Amino acid sequence: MQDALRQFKADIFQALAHPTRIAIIEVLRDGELSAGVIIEKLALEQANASQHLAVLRAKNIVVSRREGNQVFYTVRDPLLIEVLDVMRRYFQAHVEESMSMLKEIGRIEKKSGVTR
Amino acid sequence: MQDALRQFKADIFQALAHPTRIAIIEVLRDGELSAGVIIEKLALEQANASQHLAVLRAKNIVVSRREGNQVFYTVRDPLLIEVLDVMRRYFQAHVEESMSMLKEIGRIEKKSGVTR
DNA sequence: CCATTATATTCGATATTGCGAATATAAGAA
DNA sequence: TTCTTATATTCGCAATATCGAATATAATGG
Repeated sequence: MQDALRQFKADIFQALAHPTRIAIIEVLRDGELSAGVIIEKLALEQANASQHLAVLRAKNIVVSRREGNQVFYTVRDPLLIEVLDVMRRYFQAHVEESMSMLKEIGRIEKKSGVTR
Repeated sequence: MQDALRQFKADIFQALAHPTRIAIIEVLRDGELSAGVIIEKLALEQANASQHLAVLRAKNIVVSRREGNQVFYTVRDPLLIEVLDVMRRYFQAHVEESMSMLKEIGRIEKKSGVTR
């Protein structure tokens, strides 16, 4: 039972556990976008994008709304954006020390002041 | 590059994307515990627990300290506990509506007032 | 040294995930 | 209806994750 709750959380994390899906959520941060625009902004394969959107839909992380030809997506709950924000702080606190692969990037990020 | 940051976040989420690992982090919420105590508290197979601990170690989510015979684990950064807290709020906001499988549990939780 | 306790790693089987190619569906436009 | 545009689903295939059994390592006691 406790277990079911943990399974639920694990499922949400699983749904977030892919760079493309994180990118989708980040790009939806400021509101609704059509699938097409998401694909364009992130330079994704159409099928691939649709599969990732399906994962996010399955976990109710995003909701979709059809308008004629296109489908618009929104992040259902800003709490998830908050999770990503905490993760960004976590990232900033630990990249340099922990991920040697990212040290160079960390420096670039610092200079330009951008860390999404 | 942006991509590398997202990969980093995705890796952390991936590490959290298992009920057992979430349970481990929750049980470490109030401080250090030995592997043995974790195994006991969560009723895990020894090998399985060790594998999950290895995943958490690999992502630097927990740190370990050897003391004689045993190894003690701690969650390295309270930010992660904060993430789990936000997730709990998320969970409370959406279980009843979204996961029919969990509705019954939701009611039990409400009665007993526990939601971890 | 050998035995014991605590923990970690390896192995092999099974399950899940991610990808792109191909195909399907849905809603107009002609 | 047929064509086009937008999006979703299906189908292999390769890569990854999870499990428990078995084995390895590390520290300590006798």
